[in-house]
Amino acid sequence: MAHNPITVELIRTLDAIDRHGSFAAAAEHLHKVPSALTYTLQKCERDLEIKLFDRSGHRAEWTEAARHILSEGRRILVAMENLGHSAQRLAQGWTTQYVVALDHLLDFEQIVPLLTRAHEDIPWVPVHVRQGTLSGTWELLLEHEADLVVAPLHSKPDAGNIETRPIGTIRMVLAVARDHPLAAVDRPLTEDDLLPYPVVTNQDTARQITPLTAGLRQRRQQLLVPDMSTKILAQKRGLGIGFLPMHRIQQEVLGGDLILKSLASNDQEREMTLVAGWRQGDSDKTHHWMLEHLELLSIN
Amino acid sequence: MAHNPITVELIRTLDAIDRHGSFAAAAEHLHKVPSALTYTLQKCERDLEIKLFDRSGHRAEWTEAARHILSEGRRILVAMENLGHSAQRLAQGWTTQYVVALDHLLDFEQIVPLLTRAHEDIPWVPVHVRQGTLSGTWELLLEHEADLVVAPLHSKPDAGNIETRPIGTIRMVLAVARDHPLAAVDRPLTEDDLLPYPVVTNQDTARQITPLTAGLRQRRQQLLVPDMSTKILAQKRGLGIGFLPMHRIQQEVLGGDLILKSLASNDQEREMTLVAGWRQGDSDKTHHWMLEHLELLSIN
DNA sequence: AGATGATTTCAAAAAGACTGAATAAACGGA
DNA sequence: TCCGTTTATTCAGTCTTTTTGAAATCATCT
Repeated sequence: MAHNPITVELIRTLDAIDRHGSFAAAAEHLHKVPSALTYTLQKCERDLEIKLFDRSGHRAEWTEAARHILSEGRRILVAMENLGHSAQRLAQGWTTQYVVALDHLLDFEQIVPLLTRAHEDIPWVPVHVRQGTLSGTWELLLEHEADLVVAPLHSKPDAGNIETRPIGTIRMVLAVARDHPLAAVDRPLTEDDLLPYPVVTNQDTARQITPLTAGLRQRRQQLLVPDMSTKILAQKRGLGIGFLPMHRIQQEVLGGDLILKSLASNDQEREMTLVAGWRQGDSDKTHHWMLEHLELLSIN
Repeated sequence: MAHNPITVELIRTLDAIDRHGSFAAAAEHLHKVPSALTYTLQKCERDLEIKLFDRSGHRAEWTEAARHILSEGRRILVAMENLGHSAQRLAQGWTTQYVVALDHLLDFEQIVPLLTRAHEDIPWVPVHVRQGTLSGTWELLLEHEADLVVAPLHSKPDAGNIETRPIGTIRMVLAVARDHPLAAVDRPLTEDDLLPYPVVTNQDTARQITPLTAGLRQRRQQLLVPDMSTKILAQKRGLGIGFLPMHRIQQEVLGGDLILKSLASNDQEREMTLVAGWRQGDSDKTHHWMLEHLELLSIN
């Protein structure tokens, strides 16, 4: 009564019977004698007060209950198998998973080489990717919802003990739609040129940290969009203007859907330093592996 | 080597230690002696070649691996527990789940009393609801994707051994939007009156059975919509005309958003018989319970 | 320092699982 | 129809694993 009558041995036994077709064959593969199986099965039948096999005929016929125990039980078996392995990995210093938070500035595409390599080298660690915008990305790190952040350095909050390593730069360019009035202006643009048009801005996904809003900040009319893909789309449709990461709009620029504009007041260098960031002190093997393979995140 | 070193006993042991704070207390609750726990833990530590507890201090400290085995292991424990129960229910003649297919003509609302009652009376059987339209609903039954169908009798296919029981009628009414030209016509409508306007029709979800299309069939311009809610919406917006189930448009009629129209040629009785249908021969306890509680599906 | 409580060690006991020979029942080919 | 073969069960005895209890170790508290 106190104990669960479904045992691992029972599931193994059912599994072997199913695989090999008869008690006798199953027993052989389990390195047991047929009567040992009978023993295991009958114990469960007694405890659970159900029939596992219909013994009226020559060969025992599966009951629905037994089939059900087998099919569900197999899942349990693999879960236990995996649990053993993941516990070993954990003891060896690996983590059970690893979460990379990508700023929306970056394309998912760019993390694929890292994911692929991780899957080859350390297949026992599932690597997940999350996306965030501006401070929101870093927030994931501080809240332990991510283990590695890839984002522009300037969005990094001062708080928290975060270590970073530069991994490249991203050029932000002012781009407008093909049919936008500014597209026709044939000279470096001034602040006054820009003033009349709404600015497309990324919404900061941060909930705790004071949100940042990057780009042409002091303007009035804003179109807040949730991520970079939407921002590119919005600007392509002429809904507003704003800075876009050059590497994500190559196609649009070549195709003429987006027109690059230069600014007269070149006060701001529009090269952003991209960094990988992590919590100071993280030192498991997964993390080390990641730091050693950061170059796979290369920004071209 | 051949056997998984993670055992149910191990998980139970870890669970008890976690619950009661010390090996000694845990042992007492497990009706064992402390050294028995030591034995279980050390066996796993030896097999898996990991440490479950850090014994350097006075009291043993959990390792990360042990915590992981416990938290994942608890899931496994409840899964095994459930498996035992569901096997017993199955042997007693209950099913592991039950799927009701509702024709889109009906509101999900109307099956709630049945679901509620099932949850009270036979909580061990999860009841699922699927929606389908016209022959598609019946198809789910024949393909064993549903165990009970609630749909208009006329849409029932001849093929297949299906038993039915009437559970009510639904009045289908011709309704047009408030600002539809027909709304202003102050007399029973003729076929010719209707001819100029597109008809909103439900798309049959059937993939195998020859699809039916209900309603004003012989007309040309059709707007095919996926379900009844969409159809009501479409007609409310004046996108077309068609018959709607009276009980689903009470609000709209009272509010004047939809106007009821009568037909001059009253050849077709627009009362539909609603039936519950099931595969002949189904005779498990779940099914019997359902048949005994069909009145909860009352159509008002 | 001594008492307390937690945990481990180890030999012996108990419980549980497995074996093997005997039995029964059903198939299948001659 | 008969006989050899295969399938599964029963049961008593054996072997393995788990559990026990007494003694030992060690850290903490008084």
